[in-house]
Amino acid sequence: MIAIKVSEKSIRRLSHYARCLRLARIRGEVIMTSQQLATNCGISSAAVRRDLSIYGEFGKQGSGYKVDDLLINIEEILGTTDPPPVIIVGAGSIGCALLISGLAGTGGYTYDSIYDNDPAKIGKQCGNKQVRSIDEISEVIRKHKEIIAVIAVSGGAGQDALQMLVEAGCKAVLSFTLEPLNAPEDVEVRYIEVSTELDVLTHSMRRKERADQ
Amino acid sequence: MIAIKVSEKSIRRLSHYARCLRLARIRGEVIMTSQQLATNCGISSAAVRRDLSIYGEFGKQGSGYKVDDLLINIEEILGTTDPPPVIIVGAGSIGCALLISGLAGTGGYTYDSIYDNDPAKIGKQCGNKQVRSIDEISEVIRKHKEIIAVIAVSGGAGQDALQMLVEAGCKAVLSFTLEPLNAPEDVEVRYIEVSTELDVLTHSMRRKERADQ
DNA sequence: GCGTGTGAACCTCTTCACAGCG
DNA sequence: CGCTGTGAAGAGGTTCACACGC
Repeated sequence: MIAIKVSEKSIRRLSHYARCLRLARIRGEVIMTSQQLATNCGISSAAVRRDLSIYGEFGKQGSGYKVDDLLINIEEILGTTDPPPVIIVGAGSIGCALLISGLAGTGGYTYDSIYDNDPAKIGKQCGNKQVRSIDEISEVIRKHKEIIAVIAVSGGAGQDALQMLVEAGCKAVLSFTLEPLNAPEDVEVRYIEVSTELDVLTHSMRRKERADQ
Repeated sequence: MIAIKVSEKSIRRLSHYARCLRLARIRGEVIMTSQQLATNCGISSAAVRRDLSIYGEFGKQGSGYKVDDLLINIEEILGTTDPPPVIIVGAGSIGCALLISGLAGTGGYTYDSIYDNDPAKIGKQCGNKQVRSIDEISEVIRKHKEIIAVIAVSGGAGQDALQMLVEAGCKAVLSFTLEPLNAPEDVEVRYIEVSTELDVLTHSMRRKERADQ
């Protein structure tokens, strides 16, 4: 496959299509049209067709897309056919909650292990995993060719955690920290920012109120 | 103030500027330039100046922006000078973790209360709050003019939870559900999608590997 | 001189609308 | 006839580069 350059927004939508297709498969649906997919994801059918046509011609004119085939193709595009393992750095409330919750979705991601630097937490049980010492993290990262690390530490420890991960060779990080982290060019860091989402919601709510008057 | 139409991206950046300014204030800085703000947020100085100039002229040519004044102005724009209370629906691992963690940031958001429909959970302690019955939620929402609800329920219960919130008059929702929710036009629903973030990371990591060969 | 505020060029993404295939 | 795939038009956001004020 050729590595086509494409926008993050489009990738994000492909992820939504995949999720939607998995649900459709469970419901026993065999065919889906761009319109159905669009309605499910809250966008336009043209956008769906455009996203898919970038990578190939997966549909059949007059009928639509075969659920199974399209899902396989999208997973191939995303590279999630065989998803990388995920480790969690920080065994505080958020770290443990992620491990226990089903938030990683039905796409096949599994949590490999969870780490902390607090001796009081090491060895504790978190779901079906035992919290391991942060000192073991390099070894685990090196063992896997590819791995995603989730940073769920509190205070200002995010940058230190990232530093360790980078040195061990981790190339993909999802961070819950409030402050932006500095990483080398070849390491991708993404953020989940609850406080920014709250700000956006507040802004939109209050803007509407002003407009109503 | 006039309610100017502006992109979500810009609002999101304003939220980052605010966070950055709060940190600068703690460090005792009085003046910041667009360049400093930009470096801190990982964007260009032109973008910062553009974002700010939409709403007014907050800076001083030759020197920069006064930290205190700019922060006040941005909070005014976002509507976060006096942030609305936040309630959590779902006292599972994620719901409780949010309550305990400092993820709501330093912008003044506070969790009012947390709810569940599982009798086994009601009355339990979660941080310094006691889990309340979901039946009490309407009353609380009606009591506050504005409120943000975070949906952190598991399984397919998200749509039911949203239904209750909407009926009680809640206009802003942050959802951790995997499936998209149906809401009336005037209710804003935003999502935190861990599984999509993982997909984006996987895609980017595997794309780079392909390119390296 | 330094840094803001902004017209203008640029670029990217979205939407429209229709040709073409099943 | 229905739905995909796509050129073309449109909208929106970003970057450049410079005039202006401190």
